[in-house]
Amino acid sequence: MTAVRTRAARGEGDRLRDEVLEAAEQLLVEAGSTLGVSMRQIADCVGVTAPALYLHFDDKDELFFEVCMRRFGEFHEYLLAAVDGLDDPAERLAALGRAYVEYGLRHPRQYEVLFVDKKELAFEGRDDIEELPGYRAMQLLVDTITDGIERGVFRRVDPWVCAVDLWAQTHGLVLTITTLNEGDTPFPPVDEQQVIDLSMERTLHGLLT
Amino acid sequence: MTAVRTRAARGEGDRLRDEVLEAAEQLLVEAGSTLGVSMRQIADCVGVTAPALYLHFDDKDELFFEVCMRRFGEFHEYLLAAVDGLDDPAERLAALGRAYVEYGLRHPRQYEVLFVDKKELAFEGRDDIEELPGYRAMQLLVDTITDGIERGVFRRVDPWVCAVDLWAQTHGLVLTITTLNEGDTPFPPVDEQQVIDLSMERTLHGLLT
DNA sequence: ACTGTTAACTTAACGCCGTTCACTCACCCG
DNA sequence: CGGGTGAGTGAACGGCGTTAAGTTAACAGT
Repeated sequence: MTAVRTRAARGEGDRLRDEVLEAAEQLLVEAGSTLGVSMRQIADCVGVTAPALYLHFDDKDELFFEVCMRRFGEFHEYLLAAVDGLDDPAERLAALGRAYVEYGLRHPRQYEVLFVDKKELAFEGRDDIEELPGYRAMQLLVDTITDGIERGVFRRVDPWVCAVDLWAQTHGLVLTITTLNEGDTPFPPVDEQQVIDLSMERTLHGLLT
Repeated sequence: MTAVRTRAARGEGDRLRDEVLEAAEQLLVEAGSTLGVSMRQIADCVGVTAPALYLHFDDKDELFFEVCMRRFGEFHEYLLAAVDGLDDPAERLAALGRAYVEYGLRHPRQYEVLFVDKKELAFEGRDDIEELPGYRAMQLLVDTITDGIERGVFRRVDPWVCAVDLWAQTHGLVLTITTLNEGDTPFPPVDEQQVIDLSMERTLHGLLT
């Protein structure tokens, strides 16, 4: 790579910041994990030396966290859009699950960084907890379940317990389907849509009154 | 730590091997991930220098893979024992799920190494694929589902697709419950048993004819 | 046009990592 | 009691994330 760069002008220090995030994401997708991408590689890729990155990011973790937050910043909006216009809680729940899995499968590397590798980084000491991809999604899930129960559509379950269960299921689907369909697995690949369809169908059958 | 060690006698090179595995597991559990444990730490812990480890293990990955395989070597037997004596496919399926989650929650760090971090290491180039913790568990799952369908207890679903779905659910449960109940999460903790109970109940309701 | 200031970088280095290679022990067999 | 060899050491390599100090170039003010 080793791009040639002209030094940024006085007020334009943030130009580098953007280029770094872009290069880092590309390298992350290629390498498969943040461990396979070094600060020196990223710097090299944008035509700069490694210490220059620390003018814009505290450390490597923060850099990659921001890379992935860019992709998942619109996550909550995507989920909201998926249930928009749907009134029936069952339909809303299924749409929510589908959208969640779909979004995760579309950017598996970024999903893993945010929801597996660096989840603790996402939690600790953040003032904008609500901005985390998962936090609002979870609220949405709990609300939908509660609504369904109040309207007599769902059985009387503990909404928080049920939300954790459903989260676990969709989270597991993203990770499992990704693993099965891209790695050198001893298992056969699986049709994404079939699994998702079955999963949502099972979920509803298990919850409806 | 820095244990004092007397050099092993002629035939007893394997003594070190055992001590290393034990120390590595302890350090893994303390540190929370293999990244937080260095070869030098492990060596120091058993009173030896780092290169000595390479007399017994190819590299760090293999070392930790073996650490975790020791814990999960009996995984399949544990699952078998859980369904032993149960005839009804529904009961068997629920017992299988419970046992899986229970085992994962009991050794979360080792579970993560085997089923998340080093899963690719587990797959590629192994001649003993069947010995992998997950492989036989998956077979057991598919068999149980198939049996249930043939006996008219379960709805007619694709056994492989359904197995992937159920795997995803239990896998997700292990990871999610572990995260919620040990980390500094913005979410409240959750009662393990309640989630597992609800999950298994939902699963059966969704599958039974 | 010149100069001083300062934002935007570079160079050099630190300590740690996984891993390799050459070497030295100390035990056991004959 | 000597030779062979299995068990382990010491030093080093290249790479990593990160820091501290130095350098360069764009601008504001005169």
